[in-house]
Amino acid sequence: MGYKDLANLIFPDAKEISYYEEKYPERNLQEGAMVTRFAPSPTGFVHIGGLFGATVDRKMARQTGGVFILRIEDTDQKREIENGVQQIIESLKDFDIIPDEGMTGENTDVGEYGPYKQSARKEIYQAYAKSLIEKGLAYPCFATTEELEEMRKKQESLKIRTGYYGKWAKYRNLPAEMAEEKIKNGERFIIRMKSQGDENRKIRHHDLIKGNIDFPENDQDIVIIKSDGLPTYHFAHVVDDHLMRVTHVIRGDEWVSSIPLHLELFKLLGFKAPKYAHTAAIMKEENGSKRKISKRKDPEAAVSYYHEEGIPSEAVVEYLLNIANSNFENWRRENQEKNIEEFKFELSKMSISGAVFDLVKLLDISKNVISKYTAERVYNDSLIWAKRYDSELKELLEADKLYAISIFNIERRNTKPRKDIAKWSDVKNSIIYMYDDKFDRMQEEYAFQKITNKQEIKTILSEYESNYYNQNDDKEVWFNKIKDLSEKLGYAREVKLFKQEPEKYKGHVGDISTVLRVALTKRSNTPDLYEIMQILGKERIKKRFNKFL
RNA sequence: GGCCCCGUGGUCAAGCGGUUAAGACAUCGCCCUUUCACGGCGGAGACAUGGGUUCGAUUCCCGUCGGGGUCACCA
Repeated sequence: MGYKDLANLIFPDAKEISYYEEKYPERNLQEGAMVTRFAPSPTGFVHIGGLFGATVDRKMARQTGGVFILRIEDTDQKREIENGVQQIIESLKDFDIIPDEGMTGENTDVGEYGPYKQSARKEIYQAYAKSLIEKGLAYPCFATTEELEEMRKKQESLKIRTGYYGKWAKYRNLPAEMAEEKIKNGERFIIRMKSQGDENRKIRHHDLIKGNIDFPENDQDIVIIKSDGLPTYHFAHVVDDHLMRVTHVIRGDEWVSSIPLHLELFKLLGFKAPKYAHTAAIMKEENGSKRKISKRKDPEAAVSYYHEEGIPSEAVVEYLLNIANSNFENWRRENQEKNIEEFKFELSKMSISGAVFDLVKLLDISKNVISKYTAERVYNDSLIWAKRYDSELKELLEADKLYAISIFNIERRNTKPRKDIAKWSDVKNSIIYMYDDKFDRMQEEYAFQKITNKQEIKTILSEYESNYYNQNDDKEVWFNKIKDLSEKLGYAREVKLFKQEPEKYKGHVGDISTVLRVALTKRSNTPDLYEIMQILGKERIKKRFNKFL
């Protein structure tokens, strides 16, 4: 009994690996084209870090005329949730990330290098595992969980490196006959790689982001096929990225410590290793210390959070690019109107250590992004958001489209447009007083500032309404009339005049304007009052004044 | 604990042996202004630390300290 027989006993039906090598040939792409992939588990959850990676993956593939693949890593059934794949695809789509190749639905895909779901590739992994067993580079291991646990404890008490390696690898040199016997007896086993590495030798890895890193060689006989017949991440990664002809593996830097292992696996299988780019994790600051942003503790870790908040995906992507390439921000400033696609992204410019996620900065970017939108776009996008997350806003917007757009147009067509909406969830609050029945039911108190005397306010309002206001006035005339009213009532018609001789006046034109503003909106801070009054119109202005009186 | 990586203002960051150490967000002040949001101008604020190397170190080397990642039949 030799390795070959053992291999046949374990995987009797596996195909020759030459079959797969021919089935998935080298890609015929232009020089320098990068084949990248995003490879999440089907948890349905897309992490902000995942989106970050996927953005980079797609960017690099696009930029070089390559291919961007979506592969699903479902070798751990525990992680799976129903419709998990579909949800991931949709989340990515929300950010305009549509893969060139790979999964397109729960069970559908496009491309010649599939299947793109690892559970459907079981026989492929087994074929390669078999080839390794045949060469004596992998073997069945019968150690039980308890046995392994015991070994670990012993290693710990001896203060030596833990793990399944060297002389600790109990089944590493088990004769094929004995293995055969155990298998025939129905003993449970898994397949391990037989490492050829030596802990005392160093290898150098060149990472496209991190630069050169030196490690000791791997000497752990890690598991490649689990007892359920599916591969571990390590093995699947190596087989898939080889067979899918991936040229650049861009992944989170929690994987850097596995590099020696992955490199060895590529070598044992006789594959050419891809280039690696390990991206730094996005961090979260919590009472003075940094940690990886976490799915469990931080709502902002989920990409869906930004959707729920109504932050345009464009803004999120811009922010991410900002963290990813520090020169993006300058590029953006110099190329305000250009599409993000035109920005030349460089892996080597990515930062080596993790950035703390800055929501305030994101919101600032978002504010700028939205300020450039037309009123129609603001209307459409906030309506899309409202349909999903805010039925009250939805009703408001749908009740009268043109009216809503006229509100969004206040100070929007200026050369310096308003920047007061950072996310769609801000919209309702910023327009609500423009709707009569909402205005009538607003709980807020009238936010009068300097002038609070009710009698004085009454005088101002009725004077203004009956003797000064005219819907047809242009802005200059309109404002001059407010100045006239101010003067008549003993207020300075210019703020400057008041500042020069404050004792001479009861106040100034700003105080009068504020009274009008507050009576009409209940708020002391609003966009341009002239435009608001234009939209409201004479009758409604009158009604609102009367309501206060 | 072993292995690996990182350490410039509150945050993101330029910088590659000689700089008044950029810029953005945040913060503060002033200006503009009928309020606010903008916009303009200005202020405060940083090279973790100790040794080397060098005519000269933020930059190169070593130690210390601090931070992070990883050590599964999870990815």
